[in-house]
Amino acid sequence: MEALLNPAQSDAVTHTVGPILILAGAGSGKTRVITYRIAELLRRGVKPWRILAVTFTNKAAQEMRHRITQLVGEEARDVWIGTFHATSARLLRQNAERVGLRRDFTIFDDGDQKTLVSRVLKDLDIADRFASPRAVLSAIDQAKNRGLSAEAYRGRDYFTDLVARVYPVYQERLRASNAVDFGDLLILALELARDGVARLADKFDHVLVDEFQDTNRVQYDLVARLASKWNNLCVVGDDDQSIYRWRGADLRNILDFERDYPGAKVVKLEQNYRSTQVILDAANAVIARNLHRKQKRLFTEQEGGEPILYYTADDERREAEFIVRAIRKLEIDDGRSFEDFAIFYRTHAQSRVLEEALRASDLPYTVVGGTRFYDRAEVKDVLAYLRVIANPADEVSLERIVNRPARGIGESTYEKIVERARREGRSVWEAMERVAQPDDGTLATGARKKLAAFVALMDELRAMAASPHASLAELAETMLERTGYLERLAAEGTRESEDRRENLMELTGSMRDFEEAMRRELGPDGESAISPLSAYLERVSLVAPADDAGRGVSMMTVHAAKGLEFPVVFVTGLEDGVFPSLRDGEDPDVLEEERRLAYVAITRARERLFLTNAERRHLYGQEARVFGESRFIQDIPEHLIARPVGGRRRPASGGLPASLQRPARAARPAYDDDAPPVVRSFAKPEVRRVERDEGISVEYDADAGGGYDEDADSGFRLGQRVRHPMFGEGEVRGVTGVGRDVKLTVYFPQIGPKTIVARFVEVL
DNA sequence: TCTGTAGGCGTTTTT
DNA sequence: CGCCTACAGA
Repeated sequence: MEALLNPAQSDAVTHTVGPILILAGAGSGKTRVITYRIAELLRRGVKPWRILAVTFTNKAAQEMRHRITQLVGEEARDVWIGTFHATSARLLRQNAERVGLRRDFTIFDDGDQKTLVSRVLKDLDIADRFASPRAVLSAIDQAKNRGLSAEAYRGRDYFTDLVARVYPVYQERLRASNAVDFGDLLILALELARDGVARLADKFDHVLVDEFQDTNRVQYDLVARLASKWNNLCVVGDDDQSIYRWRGADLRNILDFERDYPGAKVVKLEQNYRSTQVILDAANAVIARNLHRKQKRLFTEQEGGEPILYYTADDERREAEFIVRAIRKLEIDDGRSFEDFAIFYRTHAQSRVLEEALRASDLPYTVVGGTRFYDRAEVKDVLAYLRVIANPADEVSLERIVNRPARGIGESTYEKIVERARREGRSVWEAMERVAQPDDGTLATGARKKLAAFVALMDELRAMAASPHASLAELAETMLERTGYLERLAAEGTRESEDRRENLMELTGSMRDFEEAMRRELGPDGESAISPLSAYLERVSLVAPADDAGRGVSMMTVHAAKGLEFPVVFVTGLEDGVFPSLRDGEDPDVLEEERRLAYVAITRARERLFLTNAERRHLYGQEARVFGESRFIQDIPEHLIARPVGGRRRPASGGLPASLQRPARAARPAYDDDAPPVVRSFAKPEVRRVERDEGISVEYDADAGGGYDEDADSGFRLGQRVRHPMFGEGEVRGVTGVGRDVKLTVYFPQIGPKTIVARFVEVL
């Protein structure tokens, strides 16, 4: 089979002993290498169940299993292939008691997490506009990404002190609910792998990790631990495609792998089988400006290629219209099908105008991503019922359903029960059972009876779930009937309630499919270690429903595009401030990630690449004329780019006074590194912009047609140090507003960027 | 308990 | 602009 591989690929496949780092450039045949490598291991006699392959997404895991099956057949079934989270959950179910969980533990998604944080903030009497549940949760998540436990977490300032108070209580409630969040799955699996009793380090002879550049600290430690007996650890990744730093991915994992495993084999896959040389040259030029990366350069045998087309439109509507024209033309002239095209944008908010343009022209399209099925309220309701049935301790789900549909158990009633539970050190469900007793005086008789009816209903459903014959779908249907949920929906009689009903039908349908698949897998008298209900709930927590292959033109964020490829790609919104996003000012690490994002976008294209932007763009309903040409475009050598007929010769300037404009391309070599720092702010009332030019700060009102107004100078300079009474010292990264309303975006080391009213800071 | 609305706020997203 | 949340009022 080596004949089907190039020398580097072949090296990566056959070097099976010891640690190995495979740096797989975009389009270099990474999946091929991983699957061939696993086939090679099996060929050499490694038992399939002693091979573990970990991925980030279910899609990648499925794809991998599918391709290995094609190579080796049935044996592929027994290879451990799964996402980090699913693999961790599987290991935890087998050893739940060892980490303080019961086997039927619940997995909380981010919505549940947020609800729980809100609950804890409420219980701790913390009502602080700086401590939104979102912010606190994100701090807890970040801590978990680094493996920092609630006990070990230390506050350093106002905000983190507050997190230090919330985190332990959050964690305690989570455990009392017999629940884990996504971060816990990994942390507990690591704990299990470390404690030795479960002997997880002996379980696998070979461990492979895909998308290694996206791993966080805990994930790295986990796979290192699982591979620790033989150190047959194979990590595959591309530091240039690391785009999830903001959710904990630690690029150091890939950059330091060789230090952690001295003598590790390193293979670079640099031959690209996807794109033309022109496209690769552009991608290489953009990514070359990043400092923190492993040196590599993609090449291809597909010399030349069509030039990259760059179009600057007047506004985002015209940008969309240009794309529609281009698609139409290529569809007719080159006989392309709509499925050949993909449109990428930096943020979802940009998709609407594009969608409208495509719809107006009757071009078929599919938007990838967006609202998720399991996020719909009615779906969450049903799942919450099932969770409480499977795990009565789950108080987040219990709180959700206790009065849904409304049954007269309101907030005050529920709070009394919670108070009782906390006082007696029981779960909320247990307290509920007690309070529902006739001789209990906690509630007035009316409320008590309603509660008793709810408790009885849940008991009945639980008994039904325990019966070996009842199906999941029937359980859900019974619940929908007995609670009157469907009846209420029908009574609404709106278009929306009809949609909701359909979603519920789809949900019960998916339950039937799941049970069917499970029966097939286990055989006629198969016994699973875990109940069908728990198995189903685990699946919906860990596996998003597959997005449909997509008909017509594909539209998605650049993040969603990773791992995909299309013959024709449009990268839109290439304006400084939009792409790259400059929300956090010009933090170099953030900019490097934006640059990697641009690299990912460009390398998705096989044959043709279009880059577009707009001189004016509406943002949050306001017109924002503050964007100039994306610096990433300026990084692409001029000779690779052509401008379509009707395109502008001048780059988008944002109507700035000449003195403030970025120098024209010709005036500046493409690789010049001393571009002036620019910060654009996204303030609502009037979008303003601050530039620093040789240390002199100027600010002007964008709406005044670019006039430059010294009176509006706030006196704040970018990079200036300020002190805030709550957050401590930070650095000014952006200035917006005038007079009393001047607001600053200040970056505080432990907290991150905050927007604060300038009056409250002290200039240092 | 439910519904309407004002106000706030706003990347990227999988598990 | 549009969504989501929080809260007021019926």
